[in-house]
Amino acid sequence: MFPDVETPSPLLQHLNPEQRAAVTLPNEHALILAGAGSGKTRVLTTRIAWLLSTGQLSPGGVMAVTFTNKAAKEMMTRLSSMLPVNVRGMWIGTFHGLCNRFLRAHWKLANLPQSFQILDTQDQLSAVKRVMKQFNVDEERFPAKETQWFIGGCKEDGLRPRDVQVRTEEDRRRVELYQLYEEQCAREGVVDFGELMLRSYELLRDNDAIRAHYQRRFRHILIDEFQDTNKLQYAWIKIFAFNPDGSSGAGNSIFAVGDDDQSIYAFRGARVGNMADFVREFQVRHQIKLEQNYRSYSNILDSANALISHNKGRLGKNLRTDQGPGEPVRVYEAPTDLAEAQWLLEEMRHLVRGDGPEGGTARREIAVLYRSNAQSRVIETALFNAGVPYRVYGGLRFFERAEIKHALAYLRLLENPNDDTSFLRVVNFPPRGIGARSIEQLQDAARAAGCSLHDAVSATTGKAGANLGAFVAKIDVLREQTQNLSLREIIELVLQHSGLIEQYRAERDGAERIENLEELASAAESFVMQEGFGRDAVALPVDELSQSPVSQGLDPDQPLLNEPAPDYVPPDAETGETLSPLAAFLTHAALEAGDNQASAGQDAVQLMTVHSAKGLEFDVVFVTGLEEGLFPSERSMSDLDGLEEERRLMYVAITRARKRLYLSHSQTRLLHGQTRYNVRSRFFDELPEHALKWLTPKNQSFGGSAFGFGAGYASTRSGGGGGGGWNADRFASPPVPAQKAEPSHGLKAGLQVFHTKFGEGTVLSIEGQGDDARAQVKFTRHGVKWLALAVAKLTPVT
DNA sequence: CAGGCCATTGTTTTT
DNA sequence: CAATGGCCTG
Repeated sequence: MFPDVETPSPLLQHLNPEQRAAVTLPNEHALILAGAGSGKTRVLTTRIAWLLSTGQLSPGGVMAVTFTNKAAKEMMTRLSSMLPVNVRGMWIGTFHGLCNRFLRAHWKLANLPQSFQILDTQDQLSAVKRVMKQFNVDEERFPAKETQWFIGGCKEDGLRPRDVQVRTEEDRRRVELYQLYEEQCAREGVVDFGELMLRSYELLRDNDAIRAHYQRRFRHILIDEFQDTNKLQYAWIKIFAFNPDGSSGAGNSIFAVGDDDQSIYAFRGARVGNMADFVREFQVRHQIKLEQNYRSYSNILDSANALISHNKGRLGKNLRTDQGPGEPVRVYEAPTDLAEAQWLLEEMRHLVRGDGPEGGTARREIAVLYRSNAQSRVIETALFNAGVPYRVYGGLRFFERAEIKHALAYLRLLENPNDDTSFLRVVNFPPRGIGARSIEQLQDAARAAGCSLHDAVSATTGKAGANLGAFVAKIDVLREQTQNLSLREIIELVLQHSGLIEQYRAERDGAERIENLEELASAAESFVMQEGFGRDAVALPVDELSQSPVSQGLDPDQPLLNEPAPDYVPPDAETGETLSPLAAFLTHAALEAGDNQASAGQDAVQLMTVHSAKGLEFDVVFVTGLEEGLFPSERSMSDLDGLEEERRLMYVAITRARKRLYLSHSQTRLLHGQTRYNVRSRFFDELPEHALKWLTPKNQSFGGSAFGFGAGYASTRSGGGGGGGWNADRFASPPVPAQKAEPSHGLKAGLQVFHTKFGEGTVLSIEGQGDDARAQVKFTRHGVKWLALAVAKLTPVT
């Protein structure tokens, strides 16, 4: 039964001592502090494989939770390559995916309609707007976005409307809206993302039999990226181990893996404190640190370690590597954002040609990281003009595109006519003469009758009623017609008869949209193949705790899937009932937004925000725009927590690099149509000098924490030339550093000046020469700003 | 009812 | 600079 000490399992062979210790921990709660590049996913999957192969656990007894579908898929793929186990029947998935599976299985107890649909963020916002409109809430005083954020925040904290503390009149109003929104969702048979979590948590908390069942069933629960869990997710995990009264559950073990230094999602409710709470409340006796890094050379790691050591209250961890120092971290200062882009283009060319580490670097191994999406533009333009293939991450994802959302809305109406969100989305798209007026009337009728918009149509009269009637009839006919069709056929029929294809064919750039709609049909088809609909789907004994080891989970007739679907919902254990392929596909579309941009396969440079780079690694990494006010961002600099999160973000950025790391900043940058003068980021001052190589002279900086001011900006119009002024020559010669030469403008630090817009101020410092000259001025009324002397009208005050 | 024009406003992202 | 949203006219 247990591993033979003499011949350790081959699973453990390639693990270092700490990893092995983590994998083979006894069946108790444990916290693994896994540094960047320390083999975290490997430990997680090997742990599961080891438990299964030693017979300590059956596939049905494991639950593994991740944050992204990508991570869940990777875990399943790796696991199935280690062991011949059917991963589809195992509870491996995202928090939301698993909650969905749970609620599908217990929809009655959860008080949900059997085929409830899931609202994504867009849908949720329009649902909130609808509630607010219906109850005549002033959108000026209560922006819908804010209300949405409020509702989401409440759910994340596990609070129902009646649980929310009300202090002000505005609070009372918000809670009221929350309540009304809840009622609307219930009426329409839809749940939002937060609801998936909260509803399943409540069911586990309040239903003793259900809780006892799952506590017994999931002997081992493993959680990835634990530092990113929010309050509700923590409570959700806890309810599997403890009863609401605090007594221990069935003695299962929670295996949490995380890295407090990589916690970068506090802004959306993540609580790093969950790690410390976990240790305390679960009386964790096993804590293992994975500090051996297999990714980067030591100059890169030293930089990361030095930087992050400036944060307080860390759990404490230092990455180390057996690889040598490697190349120094290169630092570059550009005069403008354009020049910065030109410079990295030039560096990339060298890298790809073969001057880089170990000969030519593949473009896909080069990543350009930035703090905010807006920064990608200049870089994209430079790459595009130079004909360098690149790929930008972020932006609209497949299932979020308008045309796809429209098609899905039609499909959702087939499944659930009460889905008013979908009804409103397509009732007049393509245009069929149903305007705001008719819709308002319809909404009034629906409210009076207490029914859905769909059902209210029959009561309406007049010419508006005729159009509405035709729409509803079309939907109902489609529902009939698609009764016995395959999913692909359903979608094709809907695309034709809804008029979507026709509509886009008439539009100027509708070709791409039509392509996407065709892609939707293909996506549906491959989804059907994956989920095994149509074929005889094998109902796994998922609800029975099998005492036998791995072999029980094996099904020789079931081929192992290359890409297991993490949102798989097993058929009902009693009735064998499964979701219709359409309902399953709609759920899939809501839970997995899909890739953002295809064009994969080509060898392209990777552009992305630091946030989306988390979890990835590249041979060469450029971190750009390292300027005060940008990175760290302006909004985070006011409080310490915000600044520490920015530092962790920087830590994540640095640790993405395997072989070579570049850090760059620019003196000026065009942002919001204005030229901003930025000081280099304080993070440069927190890096070890020995690991750095300054490609441009390191000038005296007044940035950094010494003064503690943020970067101001000169409110000058950008020159009419539109940025064409900087060319290759400009950056080829390094920018002139601030000289002590006599300035021509007659200003110097300490001088009192007057500005037409900002009034009186004191010059703090001067930098640059000629047209580049700029002054940092502390204004009495407007704070510290940087002003371009060539443009700003500054006059000395006597 | 629909399309066009002007004013506003800008982190980070997954489910 | 750009995307988005509200308002106004044909």
